Amino acid sequence: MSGYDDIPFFDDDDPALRKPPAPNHKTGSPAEGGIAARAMAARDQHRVPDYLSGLNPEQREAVETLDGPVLVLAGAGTGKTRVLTTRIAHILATGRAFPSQILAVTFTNKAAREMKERIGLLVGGAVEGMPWLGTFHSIGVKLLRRHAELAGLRSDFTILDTDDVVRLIKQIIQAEGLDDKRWPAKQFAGMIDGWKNKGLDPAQIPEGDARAFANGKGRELYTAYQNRLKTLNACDFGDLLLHPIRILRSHPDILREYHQKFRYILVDEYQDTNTAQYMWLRLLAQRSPSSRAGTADGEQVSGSWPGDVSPASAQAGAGRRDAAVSASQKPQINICCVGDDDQSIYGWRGAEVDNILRFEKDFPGAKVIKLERNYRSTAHILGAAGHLIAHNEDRLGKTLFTDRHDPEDGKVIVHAAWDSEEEARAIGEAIESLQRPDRDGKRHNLNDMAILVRASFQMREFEDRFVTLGLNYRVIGGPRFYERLEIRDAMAYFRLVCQPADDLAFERIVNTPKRGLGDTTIRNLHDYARARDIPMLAAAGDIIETDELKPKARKALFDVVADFKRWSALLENTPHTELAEKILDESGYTAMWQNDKSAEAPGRLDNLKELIRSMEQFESLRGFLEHVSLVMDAEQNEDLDAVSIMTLHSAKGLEFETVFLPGWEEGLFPHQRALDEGGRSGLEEERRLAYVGITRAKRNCHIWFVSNRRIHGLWQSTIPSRFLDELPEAHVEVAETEQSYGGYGGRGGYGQSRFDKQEPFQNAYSTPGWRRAQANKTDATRDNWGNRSGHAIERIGYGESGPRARTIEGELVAKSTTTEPSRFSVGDRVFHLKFGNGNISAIEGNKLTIDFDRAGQKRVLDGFVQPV
DNA sequence: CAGATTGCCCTTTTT
DNA sequence: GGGCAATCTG
Repeated sequence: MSGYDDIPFFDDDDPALRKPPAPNHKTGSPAEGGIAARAMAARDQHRVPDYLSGLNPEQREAVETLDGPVLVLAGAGTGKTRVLTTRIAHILATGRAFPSQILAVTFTNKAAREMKERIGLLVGGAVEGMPWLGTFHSIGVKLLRRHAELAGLRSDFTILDTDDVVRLIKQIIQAEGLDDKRWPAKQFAGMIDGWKNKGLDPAQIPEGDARAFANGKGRELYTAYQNRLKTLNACDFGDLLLHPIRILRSHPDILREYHQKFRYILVDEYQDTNTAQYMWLRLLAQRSPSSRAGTADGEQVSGSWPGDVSPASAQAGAGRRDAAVSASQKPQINICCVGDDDQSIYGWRGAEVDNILRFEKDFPGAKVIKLERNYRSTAHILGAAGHLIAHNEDRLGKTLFTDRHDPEDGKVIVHAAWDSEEEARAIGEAIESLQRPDRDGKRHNLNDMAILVRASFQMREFEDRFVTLGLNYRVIGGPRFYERLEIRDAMAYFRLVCQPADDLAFERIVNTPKRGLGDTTIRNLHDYARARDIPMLAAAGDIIETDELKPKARKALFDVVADFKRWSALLENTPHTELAEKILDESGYTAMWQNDKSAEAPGRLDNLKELIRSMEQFESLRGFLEHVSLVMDAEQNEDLDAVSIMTLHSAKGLEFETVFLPGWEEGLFPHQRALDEGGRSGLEEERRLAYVGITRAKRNCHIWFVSNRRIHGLWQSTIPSRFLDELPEAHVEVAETEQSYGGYGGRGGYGQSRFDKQEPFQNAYSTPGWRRAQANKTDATRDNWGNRSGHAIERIGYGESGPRARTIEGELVAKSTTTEPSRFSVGDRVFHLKFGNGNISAIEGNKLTIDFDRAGQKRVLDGFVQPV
């Protein structure tokens, strides 16, 4: 907890900042050949550290344009991180600012860590860290801890994770007397998150949103939630941004302090910022001369929020006051945002691509620098990706290029498979053969290969396959360490010791391990606490003095209260790892797992040990708790040579020699839901995802699609993704048929005519599946893309489960689909694309149970069989 | 209170 | 179909 106050604030009189301005190395040197020029060059050579020498002209411009707002549009593989870190190094090396005067924000801890490391390398470790380099959230916490009381919190507030939030909301919904089945807490948590992403207080949410939940009680519930957080002395992730925004808006003096402090602001992945983050940045970047001079005017300018979203007004104000302020104090918004609009793939969690598209308007006079020289991929890969992304309308427009033109480089290869099983098998074989040493004895490391999927359910098939092949793989982005049950339990103990008001932690562990404190006791206690408006642990302390509880429960609760009293007393003067172990032992938590004879118990004990071990590097229990709530990634075993399997989303920022992109089928990729809910912009985001996927590849990129995929347990026939048609012929080739097509149709030839004229995949489509898809194009029930399978997904999801229908229309749809007489009857003989011929043995709505001659009994949708 | 059963969801994920 | 969580039942 300590450490926040000892960061000094430097003012403009800092001697270090009065050094002569650094030479300005603009692109292009002074008149070539002249003596002066050569002398300058020599001097520069002498003065300019190595770190600038390896940069290309655009990168160098991005590094050296230190004054005024800068937007660096950095395409995939163009050296974005390098620019960012070199820019910081440059600021430091030229003495323009101290490390503590640079605010550098990233989205992930990983990115922040990487940046710190690389700056350390550049500056030679001379820099004592950068206190204000971190994620939006970690910097938010830092600000909030300093000024917590202004947000109605104590500085030791707890940060709740999503799970806690959902449990809390559930309690609130129940407390309001609402049915928590009809109004799921999880859904409401999502809504709150959405509002917070937009920077909205309960009072500011749109009326429609407020009505949409719990019979119009949305706003009340949101308010109740915020109040509850306050009494719990807790924050959710959104608050880590919103509280600081509120504080900075309503306390101009504090805002001024930060304006004076932060000379340079750098933002990574700007395309991923949401509205709240944008507001936060704008507040901090909005330096007005008066705020530096400390006049009352400054309060006016910075206090004019929220109406003042447009920086134009700040600029106008700046201009007006310029005369009154000495020239050396000319205001400067030294903000540098780095991002790539083509890689904006987080719209669904509140990111506003518009922030980056609007940058020049937001920051008049901004310098926009495009980095388009790619150092990662082959010309074919860039060509394919570039042609694909050009189909998007909402973009600033960049075209990546490379100097690398090796005739050996292969094109992007499109493969077809019969079903997902074959897809996994074929990719497995491809990986094995790549891994085998070639004639020269060289082999392709598994670490250099990745399978990037759209949705995580696709991973399973690959895992299964690789297990049978004995091929090493690692899944990136699975459940995390901190999310495990035992870790969360242990953390709840620690939290409660540090923060006795943490009712969520209390409720989690009062009866874990079992202490005979069942539902009745807890409810009792809960009501008691609520009635007196005190924390549950305190209530427990009180209630054991009364005779409200049965003796057995009373005794158990007495022990719990005594335990926590004892542990809390040890908090200040016991080494925290020791205390943590003590807590787990004395509470009986360790014993609980030792006595558990289930298969996973030993693993859980290991995890607990690991938890204690990872605590060692922290100063205190509190420090550790904060780390876990914000920095939640578990490290992977880097030593193992293994193929990576991950989603396209988690692949952003990574690169691999060889990339496999399976599942390019309509409905899956682009995902049907993105299409349904996001319309054109949803489609564009999917396309950017495809772009991200392709540009991960350095040398080889293999795209796959299948004709049949099992979705929600039902086999569905699928058609190739439209994105395949958007790839340029010049950079893509279609793989020769490697497989026989499951005994059906025989040829399955995806020949060279793939990109001929209007009808791509012509040969492939001479199958019944294709013919049916064609027929569906005239079907009134098809979706916009003639995608019957997508339509079917929707029916399974909503139509059939009548009770889930929430709207009148929904109910009508549900009724009409379930009561509609099937066009089949029991006993009919039908043909199915994958399973062949069979007889219908049962019909439920549009789901048929069919006894297939060869494949046995299966349940399939009626859309996928034809009468024979 | 534990084991059995039913119900529900099923895109992407950070902090 | 399958995984998980809430709910039921002995």
